[in-house]
Amino acid sequence: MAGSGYATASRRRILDFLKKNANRAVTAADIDSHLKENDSEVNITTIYRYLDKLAGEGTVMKYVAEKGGKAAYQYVEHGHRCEEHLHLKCVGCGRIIHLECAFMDEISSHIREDHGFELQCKNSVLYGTCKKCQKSISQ
Amino acid sequence: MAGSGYATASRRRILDFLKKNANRAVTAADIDSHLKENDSEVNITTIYRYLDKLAGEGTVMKYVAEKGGKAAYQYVEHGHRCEEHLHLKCVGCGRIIHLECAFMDEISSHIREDHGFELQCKNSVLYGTCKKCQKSISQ
DNA sequence: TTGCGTGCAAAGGTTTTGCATGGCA
DNA sequence: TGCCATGCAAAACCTTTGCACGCAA
Repeated sequence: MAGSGYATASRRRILDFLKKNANRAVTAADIDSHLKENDSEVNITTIYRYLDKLAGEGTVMKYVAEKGGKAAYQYVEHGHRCEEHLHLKCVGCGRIIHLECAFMDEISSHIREDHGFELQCKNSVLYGTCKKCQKSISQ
Repeated sequence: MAGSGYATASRRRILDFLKKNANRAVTAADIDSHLKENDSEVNITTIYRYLDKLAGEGTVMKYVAEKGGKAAYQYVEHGHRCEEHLHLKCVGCGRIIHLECAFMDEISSHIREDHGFELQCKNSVLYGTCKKCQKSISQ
């Protein structure tokens, strides 16, 4: 399924980590340190190459809007049509919320009709703070 | 006005270019090549330092969501409260549209009430294609 | 004169590329 | 066997920092 190429141990470990963290976006460095902690290091080059492959296949979403210029990747659940809705990303915990609601259509209609702008959901990410992180900040 | 520090020739040239391109976001490299073309080169370090200063003052907006990890900066017209509304950025020409309309409030209310997410407009940029670029593509 | 601005060089960090080796199918 | 995946090293890329000099006020 995920991965048109060969199934290797390295790829399995990377994909496992992505799936376990399907509710948030992780960086190549996150994957690298996770694997190192588990004594199953995979070369960082390999991680980047595989992530690039997965992003090309649509298996992961790639977000390029990180502070330090760090790219973040998130596993995409089967059936999610991430090019058709916007995403909210929490600056606290990195969690991604898929804006799959009727209101989403209103947003893109308004922007198209009133601003003459054709929205491209891919790469369009709204930043902010999720409920959990709002609480932990105010505590 | 723009610039609490010394008024130098370098800074004047950088600010001039930013003002002339107030309708779009430019990168440090854009400024660099523009100045080189006009035989008035300013060291890239100086450009970065001045842009950083201007961004701190609020004279320019800094966008960190560029494809190659390149940061883009845009001159902010006096009176624009860019932290209170979202921005649309055209992937074709780099033009920025300020979403200063009543609908903007609806978006943030919906996201807050239905998704428990507090929107942070700074750094939240929606990508897409503006009217002009849609036409030039279809031609 | 004082402190800010500048340029150069070098470092920093993330990501990409070349090349030879190793491994899956 | 044939192609793909991997690791290492090095490069590319954007951006920041240290230090000495120069210039605005």
